[in-house]
Amino acid sequence: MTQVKIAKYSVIKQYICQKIESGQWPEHSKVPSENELTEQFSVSRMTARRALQELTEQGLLVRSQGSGTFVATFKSQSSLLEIRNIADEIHERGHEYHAQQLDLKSVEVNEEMAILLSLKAGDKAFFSSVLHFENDTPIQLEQRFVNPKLVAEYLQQDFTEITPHEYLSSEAPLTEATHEVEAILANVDICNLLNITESAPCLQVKRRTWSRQGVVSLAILTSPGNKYRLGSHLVF
Amino acid sequence: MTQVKIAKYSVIKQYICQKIESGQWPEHSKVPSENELTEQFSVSRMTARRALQELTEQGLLVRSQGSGTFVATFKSQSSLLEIRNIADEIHERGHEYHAQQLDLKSVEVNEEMAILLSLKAGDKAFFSSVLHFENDTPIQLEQRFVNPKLVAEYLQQDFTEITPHEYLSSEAPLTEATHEVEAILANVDICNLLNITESAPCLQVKRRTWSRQGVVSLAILTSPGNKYRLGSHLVF
DNA sequence: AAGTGGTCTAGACCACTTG
DNA sequence: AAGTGGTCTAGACCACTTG
Repeated sequence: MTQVKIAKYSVIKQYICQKIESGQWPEHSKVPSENELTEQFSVSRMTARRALQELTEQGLLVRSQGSGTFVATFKSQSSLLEIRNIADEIHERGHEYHAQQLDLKSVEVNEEMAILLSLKAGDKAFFSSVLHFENDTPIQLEQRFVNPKLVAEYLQQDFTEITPHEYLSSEAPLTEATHEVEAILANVDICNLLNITESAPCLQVKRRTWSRQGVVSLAILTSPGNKYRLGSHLVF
Repeated sequence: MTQVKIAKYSVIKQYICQKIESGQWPEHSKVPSENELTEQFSVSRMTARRALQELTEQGLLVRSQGSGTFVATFKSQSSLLEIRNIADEIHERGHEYHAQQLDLKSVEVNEEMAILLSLKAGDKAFFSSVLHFENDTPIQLEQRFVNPKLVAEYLQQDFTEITPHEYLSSEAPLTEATHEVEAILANVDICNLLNITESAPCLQVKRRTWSRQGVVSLAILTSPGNKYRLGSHLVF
C-alpha cells in the first residue's frame, strides 16, 4: 500500500477548516496564533504561518498584525474571470456540497432563446433546473438551456451526481463565455427554492458558453445576495 | 522624510513583472530559478521563492517541479474585465454624462479600512463621494477611500470635471485590482440619492486598486439593479 | 548527476495592538 | 511588557525532470 505523504501545513489547514465548518469556531472568533499552532502541531512557525496565510488568501480567515487571526464572515464567493465548478468551489471552502435536480426535459425554444442558442424558433432544446447547496443551505439555482445538437445525451444525466458544468466541460470543452451580472428581485418560486423572502436581493448571472462547434448553453444562475458574491483579481 | 520600507520579495516581484511587461521575457520563456534569484538579489531562498510563488498565484508564472518556472500565457485576462471610466462608458452609449460631488474630505480610517488601505488605524485617508448621472438619471454612487501617501493632492480636485478614476489613473497608474460584486439592499440615504425605493436591489462593487507603490484606493460603487449590469467576455 | 521546485526547521528582528 | 503577525535567514531533505 502506497503511503501518501500529507504536508504538515495542509494538516493544519484541514484542522482549522474542520473547526470552522463544524461551527466550533464561529465567525469573528479568534483562531490560534502562529505560536500556539507551532506548539500544538510541533511544527516550525513558518509552517503554521503558511496554513494561516493560505486560509487568509482563500478568504476563510482575516489577519491583523498585533491583534490576531479571526474567522472571516461567511460569504460564498466565486470568480468572474474563470468559470469554476460550483461543487469544487464549495469543497474548497471546506463545506459540503449537494444538489437537487428540479427539472430535466426537452422544451421548445422561444424566439429569444433560439437566437441565443443559434437555433430556430420552435426547435427543441434541453432544459435543466438544478439547486446547489452549501452545507444544506441553498446557494444557487441553475437554470440551463442546452443546445441538443452539441450535447445529445444531456437528458440521460443525473445532475445530483455530476454538475451540468462538469458534464458539459467533458462533452464540449469551453472555448468562450459571456457574462451578464445583475441585481434583481427573484419571483416567488425562486425565492422559495432559495429560502429567502421576496424582498431579498439576488445576484443573477447569465452566462452563455461556447465550444469549438458553437453555442453550448445559456445558464441563468441566481443566488441570494446575502450569501453569495463574485470576485475577481486583475493584474495589468 | 520618512523612508517607506519595501519588502525584498516585493522588489523581486516588481523586477520580474517589469521584465514580462517590457517583453524581455516573453510567454513560455524560463525565468530565473529560486537559486539564481537568491544569488542575484542576495536573499535567502525562501524570500526568492515567495516572489515566484505569489506571481504564480496571480497567474503570471507557471511552475513545474524539476523543470523550472515559466512566463504564463496571457489569456485575455487583463482585458476581459477591464476597468473603464464610467464617463466614457456613458458617452459610448450616446448619452449625456455628468457628476455631482457630494463629499470630499479627510477622514480617520477605522481598523478594517486601515487594513484594506495598508494604513494604520487612526491614520487619515481621503474620502470622496460622487454621484454619476446618465442623462439626468443617477446611475452610480461612488464612495472612495484614497491612500493619501500616494495621491497627496486628491482633495484639491473637482470631480465634476474629471472622474476620480480618471484622476487616479494619471497620478498612480493601475497595476492590479480586485473586485467583489454583491446584490444588496442599500440604506435610505443611498436609495434617495439613486432615486429608487428602499426595496430595490442594488449591484454593489467593491474595488481595490493598486499601483506600483501599493494600495491606491478602495471604491464602493453602488448602482440600481434595474439600471446597471456588468458584463464580461472570456476567451479561453 | 545536476538542477529544479516543494516542504520544513529553528532561529531572528521588526511593527503593531493590547492590557 | 507581552503577544501578535510580517519579514527574513541559512540551512536541510525530498520528489521530480532533464541531460
